[in-house]
Amino acid sequence: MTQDNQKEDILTTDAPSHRSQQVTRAHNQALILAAAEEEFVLQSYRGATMQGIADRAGLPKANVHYYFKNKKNLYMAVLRSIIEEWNDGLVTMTVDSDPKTVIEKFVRTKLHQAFVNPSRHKLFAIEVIGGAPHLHEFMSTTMKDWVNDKAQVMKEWHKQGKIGITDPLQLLILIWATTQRYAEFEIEIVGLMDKTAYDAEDEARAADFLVPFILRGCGLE
Amino acid sequence: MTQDNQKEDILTTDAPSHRSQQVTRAHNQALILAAAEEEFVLQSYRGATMQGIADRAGLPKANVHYYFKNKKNLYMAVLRSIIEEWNDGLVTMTVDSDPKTVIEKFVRTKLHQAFVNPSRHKLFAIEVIGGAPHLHEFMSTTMKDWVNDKAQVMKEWHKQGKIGITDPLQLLILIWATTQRYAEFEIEIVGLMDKTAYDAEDEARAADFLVPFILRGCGLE
DNA sequence: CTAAAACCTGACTAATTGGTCAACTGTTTT
DNA sequence: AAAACAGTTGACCAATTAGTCAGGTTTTAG
Repeated sequence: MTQDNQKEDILTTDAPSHRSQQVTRAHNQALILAAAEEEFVLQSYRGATMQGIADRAGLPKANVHYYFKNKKNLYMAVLRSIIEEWNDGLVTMTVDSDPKTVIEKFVRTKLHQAFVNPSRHKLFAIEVIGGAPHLHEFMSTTMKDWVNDKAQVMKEWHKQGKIGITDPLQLLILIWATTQRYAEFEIEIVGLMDKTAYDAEDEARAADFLVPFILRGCGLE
Repeated sequence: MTQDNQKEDILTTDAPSHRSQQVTRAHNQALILAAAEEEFVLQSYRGATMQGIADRAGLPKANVHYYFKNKKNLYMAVLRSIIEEWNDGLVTMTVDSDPKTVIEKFVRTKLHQAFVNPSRHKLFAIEVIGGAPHLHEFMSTTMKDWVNDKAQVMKEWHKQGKIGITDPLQLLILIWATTQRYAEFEIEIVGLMDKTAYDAEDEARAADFLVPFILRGCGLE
């Protein structure tokens, strides 16, 4: 209705005397977002129902509509929170950085994100596979700029003989593919390991395999 | 209704005198399957509508129901055709094979499949990401047997010092991830390349990057 | 304390959509 | 030729579901 402008306040205001109402708002929105994330992954956009999301959040359906005008709005809000996290994974990578260190850090960070938050990666993947109808802007701006920046650095590394890769985009695709795979194909991988869920050591096992493999592939080490 | 038993006939019968009716059947079923594959990828299971599939196939909706009892039935038929193709990609891999040759062939085959039939890979991926509710049997039988078989061979290779990989499952995951990625994330990759679709050389470019990278990663070459 | 604002929710509506069916046309077989 | 069978289709129905809304309660500010 008319309270959309308060969202900012909640996130920025520091210490008002009382705020149980604002706390409630933030709390419920978070509840709904988390529930929506799960439902959208499991059922995909059209399959997820507002009722199902409401149930999962433990709220009546009309309350979900109170916080998020409509389904698309809610879906976009979930996507937005995923994109914000995507930006967190940025590794500072300059021409003077040590390739081996940077690449190892990058792979480990991405892999950790995949194991910690598989749902978000699954949702992002489903969106991209389905043609990324809601992510065109993000992919043609933020993401493209980021890729071009890193590609520039890697090309310079190659010129200086520091790395055996001539096509940086292909390398980025490979790193994303191999790390995110553990989140996206969780069910398949876990099944092939004769388990029902990842255990505490699986992330380390994947890292111990991936990091040296990729470094070797890059002609480092 | 009562004509389900004829499906086999169409596929196995060789040269009856006249068969315009059976040809029609095979033709329409193929039309519908192709249309369904596209719709299910773009809209996901729940989002795809029988009407949409019918439109894409150029047939009235009731006709789609005539050939495939219901939506789930049609979806399963599409999945079945994908699984059949999956089995085609089998590479003969024995203890006596040359690892380098086998792995290179495997990567190239999988990559080629990804570029030739991206829709199928997308659909398979969406199914797995969503928890593989319709693929449990396939994954716990056919696929698991295949993986165990290859893993056995690779472990033997490692014992004989032919390959620097101790965990075959991780390698298979990596190969699937890197090859199938070009199909699944087509939109993203194509966008980052400043194109709207892959061109004739993109498969070769990917192969030229991937094959040596993976062989190096395996400690071969 | 009171008025205004924010929040909550059961009950309803309109639109979509999977699936059915009966009547029809075309093909095959005897 | 004519019965039997296969294929086609518009019209319809029942179930699901996104979204609305009026009237309620709770919180907040003056």
